[in-house]
Amino acid sequence: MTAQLLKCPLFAGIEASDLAAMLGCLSAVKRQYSKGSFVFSAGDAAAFVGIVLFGRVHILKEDFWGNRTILSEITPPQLFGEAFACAGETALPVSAMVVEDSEILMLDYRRMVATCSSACSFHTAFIKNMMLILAQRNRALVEKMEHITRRTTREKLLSYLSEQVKRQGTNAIDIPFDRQELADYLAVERSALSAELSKMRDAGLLRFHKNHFVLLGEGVN
Amino acid sequence: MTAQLLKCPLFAGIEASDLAAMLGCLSAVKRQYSKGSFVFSAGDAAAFVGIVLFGRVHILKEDFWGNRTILSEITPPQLFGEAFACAGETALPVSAMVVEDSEILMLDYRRMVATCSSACSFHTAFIKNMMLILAQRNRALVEKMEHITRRTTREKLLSYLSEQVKRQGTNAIDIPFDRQELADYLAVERSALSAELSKMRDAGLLRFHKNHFVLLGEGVN
DNA sequence: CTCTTTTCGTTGGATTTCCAACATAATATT
DNA sequence: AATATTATGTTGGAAATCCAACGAAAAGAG
Repeated sequence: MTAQLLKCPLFAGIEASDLAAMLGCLSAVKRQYSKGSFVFSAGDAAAFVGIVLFGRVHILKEDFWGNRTILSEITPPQLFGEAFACAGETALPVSAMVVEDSEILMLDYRRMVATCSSACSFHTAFIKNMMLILAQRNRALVEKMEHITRRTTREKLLSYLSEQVKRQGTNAIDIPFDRQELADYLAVERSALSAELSKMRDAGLLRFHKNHFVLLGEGVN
Repeated sequence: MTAQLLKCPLFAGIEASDLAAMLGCLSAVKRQYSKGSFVFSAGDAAAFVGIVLFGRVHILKEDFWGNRTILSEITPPQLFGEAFACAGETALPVSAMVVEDSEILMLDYRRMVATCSSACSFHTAFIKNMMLILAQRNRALVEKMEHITRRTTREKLLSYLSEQVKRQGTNAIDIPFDRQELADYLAVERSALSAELSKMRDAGLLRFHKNHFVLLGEGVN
């Protein structure tokens, strides 16, 4: 389990030799869940953060009329519930359902924020990691939000591609999505996306092949 | 300034008597900015968190073709830049422009995460606050994302209203938006929103008047 | 290489949204 | 009370998206 955990961003920079003490400090408990069971259900209090060591967990949500939606799939060594735990939710808005027999490490949230005795110096690193995770997720969400709030497919694409150009520092970029994934990410239809890309190519805005795109500004040909 | 700061969620639960020491511990610096100047510009490293004490700041972004977008408006005693600072961005994707002559308190991010000597016990409370802020913003973003990713206006509305019903624990709810704000929040046109609400009323899904909505499930009339 | 599967682009019609304009209702102002 | 202002609902045509279906190209399997 140690090797597995050290890969988890939550424990980045933690020495393997410190891990055991740390887990004790966090009241870590390892539990087995069988397929179909729930780690927590909507309405529960958010008291812990879960790390999937083996197996697979779905975070789901039901609306007023009972329609279920899968919000995300958690695979090893990802964690879940951290935003709810940190926000101190008294009633979780989602449920965590086990899709494959799983082994999950539960961390007590209260132990996470309360810096313990000086003996546990790595606690600082841990909190730093936690904040990094929250902040990065935040960044990713804001970024996606910017793209999705645009009204037309073209605007969404321009917003997304601009972002990538800036990030990669060149107007010839490779994106990490295939067409279907890009469509899902931007919340549009795949076919409509393809069609719009073609139109944009014909309009001289960009060139592309597969995952590779070249944005064309004025005079850049 | 003290009273002002104690209202900022970042300092919740901090005693007024501790504040001065704390600000020292965080290398807090107060700076004046005149209208039109920039607190930071896209491309800068993210090294601090800013708290607007007086004035008004816009967070903006420019895309590849130079189109500007206002992402958010920061008014006292809100903070900004925290997600970038915590995520350790080496190049900020946005700029912070001062819209009205402002007074801004800058906090050194590195001081925030590094728990200092035992003398600064309130540092724990501070970090807890920071995580709470990040986590809550996260929650709000995920929630909004769920609504916006729906394809039709009706689905967006049902998603949003369901959420409110769950949160408020009753199917007769008051929402904090007027029509225009709700339309902006769900990323649709105001008139289309109104039209869709009328259709849904006629279909027997709900009743509404102003900000007050009543969702109707089976047999609930 | 051949066959199968997956990915991508294209098309056309049904559906939905956008947009601008206007009517009415509610609220604020004098 | 009269008027101005703002919020909300309604409408119709233009524009965009969705959706299903299909063909071509690319990738993978045998």
